[in-house]
Amino acid sequence: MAKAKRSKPRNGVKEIARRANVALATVDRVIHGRPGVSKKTLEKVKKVIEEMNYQPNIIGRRLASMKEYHFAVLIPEINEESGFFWEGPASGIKLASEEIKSMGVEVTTFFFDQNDKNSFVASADKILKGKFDGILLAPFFIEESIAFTNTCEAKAIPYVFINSDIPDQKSLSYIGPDLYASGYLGGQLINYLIKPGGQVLIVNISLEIKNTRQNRLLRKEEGVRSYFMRNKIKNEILKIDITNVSEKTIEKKILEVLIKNPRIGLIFVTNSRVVTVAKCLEKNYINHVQIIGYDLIPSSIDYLKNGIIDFLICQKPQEQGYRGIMTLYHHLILNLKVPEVYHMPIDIVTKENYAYYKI
Amino acid sequence: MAKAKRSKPRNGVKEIARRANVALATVDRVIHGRPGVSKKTLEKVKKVIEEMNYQPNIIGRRLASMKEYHFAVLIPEINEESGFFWEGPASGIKLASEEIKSMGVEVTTFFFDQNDKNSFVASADKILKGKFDGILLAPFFIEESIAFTNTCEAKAIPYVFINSDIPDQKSLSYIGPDLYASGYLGGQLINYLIKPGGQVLIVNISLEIKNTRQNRLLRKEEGVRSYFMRNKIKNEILKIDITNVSEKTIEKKILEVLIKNPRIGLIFVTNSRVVTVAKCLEKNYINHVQIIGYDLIPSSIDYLKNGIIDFLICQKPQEQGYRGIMTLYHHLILNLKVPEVYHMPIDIVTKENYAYYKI
DNA sequence: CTGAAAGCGCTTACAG
DNA sequence: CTGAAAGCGCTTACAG
Repeated sequence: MAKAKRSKPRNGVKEIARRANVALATVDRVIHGRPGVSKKTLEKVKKVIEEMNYQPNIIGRRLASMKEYHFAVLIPEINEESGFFWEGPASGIKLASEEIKSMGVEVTTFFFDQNDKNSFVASADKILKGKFDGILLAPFFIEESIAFTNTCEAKAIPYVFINSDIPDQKSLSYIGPDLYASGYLGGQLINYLIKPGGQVLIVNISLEIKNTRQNRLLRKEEGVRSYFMRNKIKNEILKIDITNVSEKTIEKKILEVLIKNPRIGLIFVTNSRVVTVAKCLEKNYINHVQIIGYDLIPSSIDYLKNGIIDFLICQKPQEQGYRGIMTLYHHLILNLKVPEVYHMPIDIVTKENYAYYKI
Repeated sequence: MAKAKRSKPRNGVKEIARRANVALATVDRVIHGRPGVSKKTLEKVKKVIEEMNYQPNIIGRRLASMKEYHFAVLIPEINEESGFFWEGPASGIKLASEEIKSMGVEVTTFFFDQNDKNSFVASADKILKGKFDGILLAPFFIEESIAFTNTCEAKAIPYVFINSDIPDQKSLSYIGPDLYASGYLGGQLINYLIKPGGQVLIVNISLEIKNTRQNRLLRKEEGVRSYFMRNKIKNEILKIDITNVSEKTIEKKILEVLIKNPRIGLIFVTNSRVVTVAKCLEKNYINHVQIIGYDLIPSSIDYLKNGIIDFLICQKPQEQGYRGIMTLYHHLILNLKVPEVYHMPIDIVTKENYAYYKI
């Protein structure tokens, strides 16, 4: 016969049941706020729980509950269009998924086309039908995102914003850049490079550049301008918005401006399209103009290497994904507190440190 | 009467036992390589395990085994001496500890005095007596560290190096900077700032500056020099080693050099003592000399803010600690693969992004 | 060398 | 509204 004796810690549900003089099932009901408990019993059990400062054992809970947690991810497709930027978050998401798989969490990723609101809505609908326990999303289209997250709220499904925020929504957390601050840092870097009298050209390239507070590119531009203003930098700032993203158009527009303004000494591109600008300068043998841009993506490395791009400002795309998933995990499974806003560090990547840049 | 029915996945130890026609205890013995199994049974069970591609359920394992995991950490004391640098790793260690506490891991930190080998040995001895399952250490004193880790190996206790490496030891992992590369990046930054004809002063400040391959400061200096060499930078490099760390001595030495060499336009300090150098320049109203140094510590922020220090090179001290603990956790509890070497990113911190710098 | 049974802390399906 | 019992997947202490 077996006699398994162990020192019993006596501070689990069993002890609660004993002290409150109720059954385990009742304790469980109270802990999870499930119905079917009389007011009187409820009070009694609650009191004991408080007295004991009971902390549930996550392991026991996970083992007993066959419940699997399902997280949904809604991010843009990974393609040339976005310079493969979303490869970063996606890989971080994968990393986190593997780490928490043994805790019974399964992560499903849904994609949408950055140029197609309908694809966003379609994927969002799929998620709503899929009965997920938590959602991580890049709220690319504001209105559609709000509609989606409102539904999530109604269904009490927590969601985390990644890469861009909608401040008024009740997201569990926002994880991503402070765009304005990154532009401000850009201003400082420009100031290190630009020569007295040189002009700075800010280039925004995107299919749609509406002047709203939500516009990512304009927020960065604003940051640059603020830096110049506050530090009384004398170099003149020119700017150009390009809403046709074909390489040809970009090249034409850039060359036009450069020819008209020969004193331009530095180009600041507010997103990963900096690669196209770099390509254009290289192709046309323009090497008196320095470049600062955004995002370390495969195609930008070459231009960093050969010195055509001096600085890239990066915001840890991989870590954004990793942290996004872990935030849901911490909240839903571990019951840990999660920060409402987590601004990524604003990293400066150069020829000499890009190889060490990760997560 | 209760009838709990659930779909049974049938791929756990129970199924192994069934297929191999042995008891659960025997399966357990085989899985953990414990003695007391006949060769024949061993083979049989092993075969079944392989056939099933059995993956142990970590949750079940953790719940059943009362075993708590104990990790020991051996790092320098957090004090003014080291500019509170070790606050970073310590806070990362704390963060990780909280995250894995629910998995039954307890982390105990031991400190040593950076100026006292004996204190290192004393703490190391304590750890050996403490029966720990995994160790995270900063191998500050080479010989003593080797002696310690050799003992660990003999006892089959895995250990992870943090912040500095001893490449020949069989550590589970090294997590920390590539010092040479950080110096190389320093070279690039210097090149952005220094004016033609200006001299660069490299300053190493440490109680002991022995010219060995292990010397952290000299490795960084080497990096800077390589950058200058390979990129044919013409600015002259001067250097000075200061082995007395009192503020007074540092100030005296720095002023001496600056007076003798009025063309020095930039000082590169190879560690967090950059703060003392900055203080010295500020006090003596020297503002034609730019400064690049290492480590974002509380005292350096002011000098970043007021523009006396231009760049700080940082290597994510907090993340080093976090990752160090998680590496042991992944290896010992989750059975995940861990990288042998994890070089931290080499971050550039300025006035405009320090506030976003973390982990 | 081997196995039957109890138990880890919790949840769940069922009976009342 | 409440409770007794089985079970999650594994480990352990004991008997043989």
